[in-house]
Amino acid sequence: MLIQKPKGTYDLLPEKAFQRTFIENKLRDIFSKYNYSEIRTPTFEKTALFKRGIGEETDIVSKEMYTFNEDEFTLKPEMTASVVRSYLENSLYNESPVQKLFYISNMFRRERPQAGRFREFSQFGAEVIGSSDYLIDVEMIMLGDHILKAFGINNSVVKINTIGTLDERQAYLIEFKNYLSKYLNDLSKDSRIRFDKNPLRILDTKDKGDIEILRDAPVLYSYLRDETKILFENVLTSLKSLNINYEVDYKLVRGLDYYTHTTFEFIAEGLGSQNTVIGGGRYDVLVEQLGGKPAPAIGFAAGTERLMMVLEANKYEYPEEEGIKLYIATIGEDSKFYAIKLLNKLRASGIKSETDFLNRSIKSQMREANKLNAEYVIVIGEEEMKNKSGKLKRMADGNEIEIADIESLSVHLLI
RNA sequence: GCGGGUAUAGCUCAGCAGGUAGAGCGUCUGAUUGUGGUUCAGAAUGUCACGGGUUCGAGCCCCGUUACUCGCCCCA
Repeated sequence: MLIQKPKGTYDLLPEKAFQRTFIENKLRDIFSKYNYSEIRTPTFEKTALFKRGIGEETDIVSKEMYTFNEDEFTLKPEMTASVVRSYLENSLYNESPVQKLFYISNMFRRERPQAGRFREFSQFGAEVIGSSDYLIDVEMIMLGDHILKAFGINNSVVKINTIGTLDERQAYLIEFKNYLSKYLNDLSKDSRIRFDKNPLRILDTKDKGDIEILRDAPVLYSYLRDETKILFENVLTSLKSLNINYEVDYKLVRGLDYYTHTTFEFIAEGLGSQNTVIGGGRYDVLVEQLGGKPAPAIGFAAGTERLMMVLEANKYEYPEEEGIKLYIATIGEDSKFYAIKLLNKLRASGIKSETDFLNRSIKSQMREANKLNAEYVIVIGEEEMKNKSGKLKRMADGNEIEIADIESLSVHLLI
């Protein structure tokens, strides 16, 4: 039996790998225009970082982490906690009071794989630490919008909400739980569990009975202070004037404990049921929670595979990988050695070139050259080696150019 | 953790009333002596997922296992 890849992982074969690299380069380019700098952190961290950063009761931490070495380490299931850890550990706040960072990296979660969801998957994202300006929220969403549009995705919607500060939520939750306690026996099993562990999450239940019960429940928004509401309204007004297509969704809560104020999700078509391509929000208390001097922050994360799936659905046209400039066809052992020396020169001067390594017939070598999309072919045999001259064939039209001196072949190819 | 679907050549799939396997694509070779793309000719490759059962005989029927896949939950 052949050994197979672990469940929920995948191989990126050359064609797809090329596309993936293209996407990553394009993302780097966009992030750079917004003045975000790349950050890379370890693939695994101390388990405690995620427990404290993301929240013990979240699904991610409670049942989806790849933990090893007696619970000491965990493969990172997301990046925000790591970025904040690195920010604190390296005192980045001393370099500049506002840090704008981005990342592209693989994450690991032990979930049942399905369309758009893997156990090892790639996320790219951005984090801004040090500013509570609502315009940073706006820039974040602008950036997400820009990225999707840069890939030709014009039909996405941003769902947006505010979940206020911890204090505001605390006040709300007392009333909310008070209300729910009357219906405790009618709630779904999931919601009953959340009632104690994470009551806010009950808001985005999918259970029909729960939704019915929630109809008359107190609304979080009305428990928010005026300044919180104004912050949110400012964000919305800005988005409107920027022509960004948003939709306020008061039930948008999100699953991670560290969120405060603005939360948002970009929804895209072509993803089946995993239709969130970008998700994010403010996390003004996380830095402090992880032991740092309090600093407001906001970020988003996006699924690279999901982005690629949307592109697939949209029939996005990736650029073709560049073909080779020259294929050297050879006849016999001597010419093969001659060819490899020639290749050494050509490649050194930046020419993408190739030759045969299977001792194949000229016909087969020509076929190979064609398959490799070679722009030119030159055949090296006795004659050519003796006279140091030959014919350079242009594959597109079959025309041949006389080459007086093979040694200076690159002159013809670099035009 | 729970539910559905699928499992035949590298890929996409066909196969039938149960008689030990096929197509297209791809790959490779050749169509006179050293020249591609089109065309033509030919070739290779399968323990028909695995284990058991029924049967004279199973890719096809039954049971189990595993893998993959889609959905629920949750998330990117």
